Amino acid sequence: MPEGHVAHRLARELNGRFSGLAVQVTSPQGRFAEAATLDRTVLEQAEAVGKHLLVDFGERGSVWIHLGLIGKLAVGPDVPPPSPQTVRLRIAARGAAATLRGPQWCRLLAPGESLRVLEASGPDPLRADADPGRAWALVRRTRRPMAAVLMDQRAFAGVGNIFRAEVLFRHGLDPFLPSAALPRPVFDSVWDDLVGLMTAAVEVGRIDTVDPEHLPAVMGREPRVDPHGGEVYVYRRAGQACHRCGGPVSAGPLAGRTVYWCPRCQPPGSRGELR
DNA sequence: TTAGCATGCGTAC
DNA sequence: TACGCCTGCTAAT
Repeated sequence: MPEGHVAHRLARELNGRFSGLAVQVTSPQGRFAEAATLDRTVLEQAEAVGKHLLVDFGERGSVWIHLGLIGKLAVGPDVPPPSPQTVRLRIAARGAAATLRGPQWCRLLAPGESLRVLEASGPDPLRADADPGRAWALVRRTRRPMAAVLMDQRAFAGVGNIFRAEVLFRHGLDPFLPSAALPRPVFDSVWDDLVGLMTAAVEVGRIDTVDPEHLPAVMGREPRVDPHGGEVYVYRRAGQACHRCGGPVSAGPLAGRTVYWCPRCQPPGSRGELR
């Protein structure tokens, strides 16, 4: 259930545990037959772009992983995995193991093909080589709602349903605003905010978006049962009190997913404010 | 025990 | 826009 920060965090963990080592590669579930090709070869390095994870095995190619909505990659001590029938891919060396379950896909790419994955991705706020100008070019030429464009991986690679709702709230932006109506300074502020929020999420391993001045409101509210971890303004808080104005948080479908917003802080037609 | 939902995306209509 | 897919957890029956 990851947004881009999870992919980047996993790349970092894989590099820390396995980079430069000859690793055991298996598919206990049997649905990644190419595992045998990679077994006992050197894992060169792992890299993330957007929500994609690329694990480079040099001349043998790269494993291209996308976790999708429900996939998980757990990295930890090398112990026999429970329910191995759901383990698509397992990488192990020196007492550590990475266990992949339920990915959207897990494919072996020929050497060089991973470059195409990198090139096909939109700019990723978590990568130093990201060009926000490409995101702006897409934003300014469509009338799709801003909340839809924020989920478009060609524009904002790595942004998912949590980051989109939160960054819209933090800028007082109407989720339904046609993206072409977004002022350039607000776009710049949104991009910079994503860089900051997502970078922090990679470090901490969860998504926190609430500013310190609103934390008292967070602490005073009802306990949250949703397991996504961090402290957020609106994501999955429909009907609860907005941490800023106290009004009820709204929810509704947009581009096939549920978007959350505060109608008072993000009124219809609002073109947002700088942060 | 079953149904529904979830930080996602590809395909078919 | 609707649906299928991958898995695990929770709420409803």
